[in-house]
Amino acid sequence: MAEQAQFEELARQLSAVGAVKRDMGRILPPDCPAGSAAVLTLLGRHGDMRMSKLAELLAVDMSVTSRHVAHVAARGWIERHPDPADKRSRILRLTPEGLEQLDELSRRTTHLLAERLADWTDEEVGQLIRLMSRLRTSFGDCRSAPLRLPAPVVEETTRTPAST
Amino acid sequence: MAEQAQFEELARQLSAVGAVKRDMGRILPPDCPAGSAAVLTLLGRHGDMRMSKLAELLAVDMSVTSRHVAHVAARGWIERHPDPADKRSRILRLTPEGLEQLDELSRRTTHLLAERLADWTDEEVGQLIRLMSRLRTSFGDCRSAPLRLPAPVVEETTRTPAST
DNA sequence: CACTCTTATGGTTGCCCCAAGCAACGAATA
DNA sequence: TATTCGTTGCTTGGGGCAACCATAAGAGTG
Repeated sequence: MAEQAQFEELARQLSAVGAVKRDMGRILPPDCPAGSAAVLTLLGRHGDMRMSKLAELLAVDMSVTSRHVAHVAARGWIERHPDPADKRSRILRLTPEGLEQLDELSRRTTHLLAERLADWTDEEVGQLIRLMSRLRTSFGDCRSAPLRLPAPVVEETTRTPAST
Repeated sequence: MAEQAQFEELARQLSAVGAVKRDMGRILPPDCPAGSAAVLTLLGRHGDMRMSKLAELLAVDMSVTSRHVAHVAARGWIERHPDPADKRSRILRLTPEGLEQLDELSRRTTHLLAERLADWTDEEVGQLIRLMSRLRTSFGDCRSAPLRLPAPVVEETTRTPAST
């Protein structure tokens, strides 16, 4: 178990790492914001899938996923085939143009990171990846965990855990 | 130097870590969104400072910082004292209410992380912190703090020891 | 067994909030 | 006068919730 000071520092670093994300977003091709890029990347990595699966991988709400997908589909980078097994669902698949786009994305990202992380060793990068991945896992399944607060000092009107 | 596949994976993890941030944001007290929390935290940790310094620490644009600060000041959590040495600048300082709020923040964050990271060791957390910190450094402030100017004269009001 | 009626699930859309950047500006410095 | 600190207006991206539609999956009932 880690100590308290570290927790706060971790929170700090997490909030500050947004700058890195934004920096990477700055090199994205036109018409391809971060959300779209993530969709393409995940489709490229995991192959065809349905929205719900994609939403889970993106770790965002279905509605958000839906919009990202719509954006990407509107540009012809993916197709939405009706799922033969379930007519309400649609299977997402990269198009050749999508692959091209993905390739361009990959190229830019790699280039940027190669520049920025020039002095990082393979191992260090791997370690960071592992730790972030584990962090996500640790937080991951808490979509249902009620995160009970210890007697708050201020009255709290925090969002009800929903799921009504 | 790391290899390409890792770069893409790192990009993925970075984009996915947003879920963790959002999850933490979900437990914030009312009227205190993440931006405000960050302001309070940084003021608590580094003491009084001016906007520009805060913006640098937050790694965001001055305009964003200004709004966060305005929000926080409007709730009485900080005060903006005129800088005697530079009348266009203002020194930010936590008020007692701000300290309370910060305390509450700290409590909630710590509690959440203690729950989520129950099976993390002290060392693992420290490693993640170090790596993320280094990541930020590598991306360095290629935009937010290129100010290692050979300033012949350093102003005394803003000079902070070793903000590495 | 077939045919409803009810409930659950996959996705979409509308409306909202937060965060961030840029640009233009006013005020004070240098 | 030219710069710098900070504020404000405007825009964009991203995310959530709730309401909604369509389909699926059960639960009864004849």
